[in-house]
Amino acid sequence: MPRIPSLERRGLLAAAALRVIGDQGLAQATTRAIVAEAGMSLASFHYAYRSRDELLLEVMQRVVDAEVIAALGVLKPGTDIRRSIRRGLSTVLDYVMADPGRERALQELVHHAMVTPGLEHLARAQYRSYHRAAVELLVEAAHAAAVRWVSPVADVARFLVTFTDGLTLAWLAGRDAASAGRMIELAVDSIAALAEPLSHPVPLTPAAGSATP
Amino acid sequence: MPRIPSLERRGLLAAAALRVIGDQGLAQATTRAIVAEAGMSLASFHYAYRSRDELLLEVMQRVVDAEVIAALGVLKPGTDIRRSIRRGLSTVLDYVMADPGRERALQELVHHAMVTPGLEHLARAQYRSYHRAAVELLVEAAHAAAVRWVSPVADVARFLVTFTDGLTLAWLAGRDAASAGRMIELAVDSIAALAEPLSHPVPLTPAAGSATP
DNA sequence: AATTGTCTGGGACAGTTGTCCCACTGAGTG
DNA sequence: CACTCAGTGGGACAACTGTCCCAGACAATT
Repeated sequence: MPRIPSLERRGLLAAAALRVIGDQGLAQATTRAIVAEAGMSLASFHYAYRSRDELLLEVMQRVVDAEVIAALGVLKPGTDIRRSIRRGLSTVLDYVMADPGRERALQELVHHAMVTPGLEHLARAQYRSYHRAAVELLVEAAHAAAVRWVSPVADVARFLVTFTDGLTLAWLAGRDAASAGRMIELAVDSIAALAEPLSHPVPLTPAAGSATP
Repeated sequence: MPRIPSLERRGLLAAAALRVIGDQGLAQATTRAIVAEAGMSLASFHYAYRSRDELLLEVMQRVVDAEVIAALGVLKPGTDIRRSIRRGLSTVLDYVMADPGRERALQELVHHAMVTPGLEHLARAQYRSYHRAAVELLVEAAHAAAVRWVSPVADVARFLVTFTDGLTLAWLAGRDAASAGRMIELAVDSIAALAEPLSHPVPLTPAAGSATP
C-alpha cells in the first residue's frame, strides 16, 4: 500500500522469500507466495527484481553473509581452549535453533545452486566462507590460550566445519537439543586434543630464559 | 516400446527419477522429465504409479534402504579398532563419490520430506537408520578389537553419523578427495580416543583368573 | 478363434507459474 | 500550476505441470 523505494523493497522481498522457503520449501516459494508474504502485489516484485532467479541469488548471498557474521561474532576467546571451542560450536547451534527455517532455507538454496548452471560457485563460496571463519576463530583461540595446533590449522578448521555441518543437519532432522549438546562435548574433546601447550613443561618457577625462535 | 509388467516398470521409473533428481534437482524432476529419462510415455507412468508423490515416496525409501545396506556392508571389523573405523568412513565416502548425484538426490528428498506434511517422519527414519547401522558397526568393532567405549555407544554412534554427514556435505560442495581423506584420519583419531582396552594391563602371561561380573 | 484383462500411445484438460503490459497515483520540481 | 517519473494495481498471456481418458495392441486363457 505505502510507497516504498525500490531498493528497500528488495530487502523486504528477500526477507519474505527467506521465510517462505524456510517454512514451505523452495519449490513452494513462487513469486505469488513471496509477494503475499510481503504483502505486496506482483507488479511490485518485478519492479524491484528483474526475475525470480535474481531474487534467489540475492537471498542466498544475504544468508551466507549473515551466517558468517554470526559465526565470527564468537571471536571472544578466553584463556581456555576448550571453552573457546565450546562457545564457537554452541553459538552456531543456538543460531540454528533460533530460526530453523532460515537454516533449512540456506541448505535448500545451496542444493539449488549446485544443480543450476552458473551458480555452482556459490556452493563453494559458502563453504569457503565458513572455512575462513573457522580458521580465524582457531588462530585467535590458540593465541589466547597459549597453545598451538599440532595439525595444520586449515585441516583443524575443516574438521570443525565438517562437524558443524553434521551437527546442524542432525539437529534439523531430529530436533534433539540434548544429544546435540553431548555431540558438542565430544567434538570439544576431539579438537582440544589437537592442541598442545606452546612450552611443553610449564614450570611455576621460571627456569632460564626460554629461547623464542 | 516393449511390454513390461507394471511392477518392474515401477523399478525402472524410480531409478530414472533418481537420476533426474541427482542431475537436475527435484524441481526439474517432472513426470515428463522422468518418463523421458526412462524412455516411456506419460500414460505408463500413471499406470505404474498413482501419482508423482507416490513415486517420490518410493524413491526415498529405496535410496535410504540402499544406503543402509551399503553402510552395513562394512561390517568386517579387524582386530584394530582404528582400522575398523577408518574402513567404515572410507566406505561411506567411496559410496558417495561413486555416484554424487544419488547422494544429492537423497538429501534433496530429505529436505522435501521435512517440509511436506505427512512426510516428516521419513527424515527422522533415515537418520535413525544411519544411527542403528553405526551402533551395530561400533559394537562389532569394539568386540573384535577387545576394547570398550568409554562413552555410551549411542553417543559414539551419533558422533560418527554426525561426522559422516558433514563429510558427505563437504565433499559434495568442494569435491576435494584429499582433504576428505585427512578429515577421515582426524575422525579416526577422535573416535578411537573413545575406546579403551578391556583389561587395562594386558599381560602377556595371564595372571590369576579374571573376575567377570 | 474368441475373449479377457494387462499394458500402451497420444491427446486433452484444469490449475499454476513466471513474466509482461498498461492505466493509474502521487510526490517532487520548474 | 503543469510536468515528470518512480512506484502501484490488476489483469492478461504463454508455457508448463500433474492427472485423466479413451481407443487400441498384445499375451494368456478359454
